[in-house]
Amino acid sequence: MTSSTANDTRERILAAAATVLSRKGYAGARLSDIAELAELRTPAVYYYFESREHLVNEVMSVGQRSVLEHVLAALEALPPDADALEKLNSAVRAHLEVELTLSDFATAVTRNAGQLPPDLQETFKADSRRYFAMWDGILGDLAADGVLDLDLDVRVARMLVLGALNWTAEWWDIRHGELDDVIETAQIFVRGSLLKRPCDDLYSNID
Amino acid sequence: MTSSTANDTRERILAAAATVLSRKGYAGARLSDIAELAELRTPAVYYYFESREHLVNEVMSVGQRSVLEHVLAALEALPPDADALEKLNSAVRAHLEVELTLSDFATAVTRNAGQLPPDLQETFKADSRRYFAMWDGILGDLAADGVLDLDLDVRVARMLVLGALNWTAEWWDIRHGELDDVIETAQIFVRGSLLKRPCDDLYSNID
DNA sequence: GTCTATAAGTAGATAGAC
DNA sequence: GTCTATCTACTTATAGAC
Repeated sequence: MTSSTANDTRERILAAAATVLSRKGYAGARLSDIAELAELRTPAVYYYFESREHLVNEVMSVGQRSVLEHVLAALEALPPDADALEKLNSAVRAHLEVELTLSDFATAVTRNAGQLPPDLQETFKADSRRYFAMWDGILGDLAADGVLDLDLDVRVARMLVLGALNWTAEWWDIRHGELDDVIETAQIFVRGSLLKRPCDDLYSNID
Repeated sequence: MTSSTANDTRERILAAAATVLSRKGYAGARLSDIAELAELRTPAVYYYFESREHLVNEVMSVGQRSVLEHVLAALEALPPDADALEKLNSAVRAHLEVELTLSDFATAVTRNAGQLPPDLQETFKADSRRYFAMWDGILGDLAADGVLDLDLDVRVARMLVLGALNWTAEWWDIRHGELDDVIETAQIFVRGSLLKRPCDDLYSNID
């Protein structure tokens, strides 16, 4: 079918746009660079996308939403009786999986999020708020389980976690080790950063 | 003196460039936007800077180096017998102080670091390596003091810390609370993420 | 579907007055 | 030192052939 081929070309342009966007930025990503990477001429892009802006915006929203969707799916796949710590580990893993496998989309989004035109900013912020709320839910569960370090400002801590995770797309590549190794260290790291020291329990049990 | 006024204007253009860069990106920062924010006309910029590229590059290198310099100064200000944990707290505080007080420079750098022209990339990477090495020194001291969580991949952990800290410039403003509160949570957060659980010591002492 | 040729608009940079 | 006027180069987008 021609539609299958056409769709492949569309996806190829989208992926090329993500790569160029992550390297040149929202304003610097030239249609000619994207076309060259997708192995066709500039005007051919207009067969698939209405304008440069539509193409670029699609990269941003695909990249941004895929994180939210992938993490939500991972949480829903957990058994209903999963505790807060399992949710935390699962969310860290899922976030890094999308972030690093779709890393051109991820870096395109993180580097250019603050540079979006006003209308897209709205959509972006709405999605961000939903994502933050999901993490606040996990932190809330940790608190309910009595394992959250109560010396932390919760909203600040949530942003520090997301910063550590989002930033991976800026530096990680396969030379830094297997994806699973990064995920494992990140899980230990985040767990340590949020959880109260087990010996606090020990002390409080002693009282 | 005229040279004092001239210098003020130069600084004003530089600050305006940082702001515009952080919002529009490396390629999107128009000289006309920068000039408007600095309250003069575009050609006046050429009296102080050789070209758009020179101006933009100066913002990037000032922003990037100031973090390194400020943190080094903070570490050198510590008493010679300071232990690894004091160094860690001091580095976290110093990093956030520059990052958040110079936040337009900071976000300009973090958002556009990967989008620099090749020659600046070299300088940038060299400075980054020095900064990473400094943090590796702190982590090494923690390990030497026997308090580092040995389950962590050290290089990955270092990048997670820097991600958490760098990312603050993306979300923090005064509405998220006082700078000192952010610093305090970040110190607890980073300490928890890197240090082995005190009760591990407890257990090992029991053995 | 993809191309070549080209129109229309914009941004960096320079010339020269004040 | 800063301005107005202008040149040049580049990029998006369209027209129309194949």
